[in-house]
Amino acid sequence: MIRVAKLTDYGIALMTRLAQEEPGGSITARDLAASLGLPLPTVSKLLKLLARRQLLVSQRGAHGGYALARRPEEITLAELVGALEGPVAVTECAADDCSCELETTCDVKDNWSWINRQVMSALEGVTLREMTGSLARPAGGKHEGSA
Amino acid sequence: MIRVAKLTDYGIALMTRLAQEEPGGSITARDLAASLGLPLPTVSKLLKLLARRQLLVSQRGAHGGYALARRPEEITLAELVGALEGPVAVTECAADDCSCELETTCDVKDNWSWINRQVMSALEGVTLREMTGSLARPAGGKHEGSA
DNA sequence: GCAAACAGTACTGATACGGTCCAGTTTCCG
DNA sequence: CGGAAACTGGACCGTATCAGTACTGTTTGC
Repeated sequence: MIRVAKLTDYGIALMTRLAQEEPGGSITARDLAASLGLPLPTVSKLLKLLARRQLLVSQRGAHGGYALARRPEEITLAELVGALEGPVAVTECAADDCSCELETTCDVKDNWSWINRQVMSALEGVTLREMTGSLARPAGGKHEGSA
Repeated sequence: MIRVAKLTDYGIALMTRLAQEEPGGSITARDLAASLGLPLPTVSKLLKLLARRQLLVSQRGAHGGYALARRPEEITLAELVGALEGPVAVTECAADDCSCELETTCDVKDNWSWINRQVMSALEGVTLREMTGSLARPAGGKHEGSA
């Protein structure tokens, strides 16, 4: 379905929640889980992963918690998706090394790469800051009456 | 990984192969399978699905086969992906009805919808004709034409 | 020293994907 | 008229990935 995993969705929700805090403000995994209505173990797993990917900083021990490693406007959705589920590749052929044996498919490999870049651009065009704000129309500006 | 299913990839390869035929030319499932090096049952299943979705026309009986229902330039990748794996929805919230109970996620629902449209646009910008050609830069249009 | 909170790993169950097979129907050709 | 070729429709199954959970360890603050 050209869809990100549910956990990725959760992860972005967590990051968005953290981006709403004042700069440097940290929240515990427990509070985050309660805030979003998600099970604590799942939230904890995601936060640990994001911390390892340098997108969050963690403070251990009592009164610990998680905080954004950078400012919200410095973190794009492309980074989050990449951290949570690896490089964006719409097809296998769009990945770094194409080892497919379908000659016809490989014929269109460049086209898939182009499509892949379009998707990446869409994700890079949205930062956490924009996710916390009311709405995001970062690059396009106007929307022309979508269906 | 924001990736289409492998079967979708196959399906697009099949359609691309058919688009290389002369207009109205049909190919049997068996020949298509041999041409792309894919198992016949898998190819057959995809072709049947595509025919039901009005993207292919089938001719039964001896000397039957499949042919494009429309001209290659009239068929976009967005249609193919939609036919093979349902509506494009990067997240569950980007679908028609969002029944998620995550208030924070729902806060960013409009943003996801925007991202979703970006992805759709990328897929709508490429037709089968361009897949058969050497290269596609359909929307950007900033450089020379295809070879 | 104890409690709070993060860190790491391992396990399990559900779901969807990928692939295969079979029986049926239609059409052409001999 | 009969058989072969080719599409049609549905069912089935193994596997991989995902989502969720649990347990144990380490660090920090009071």
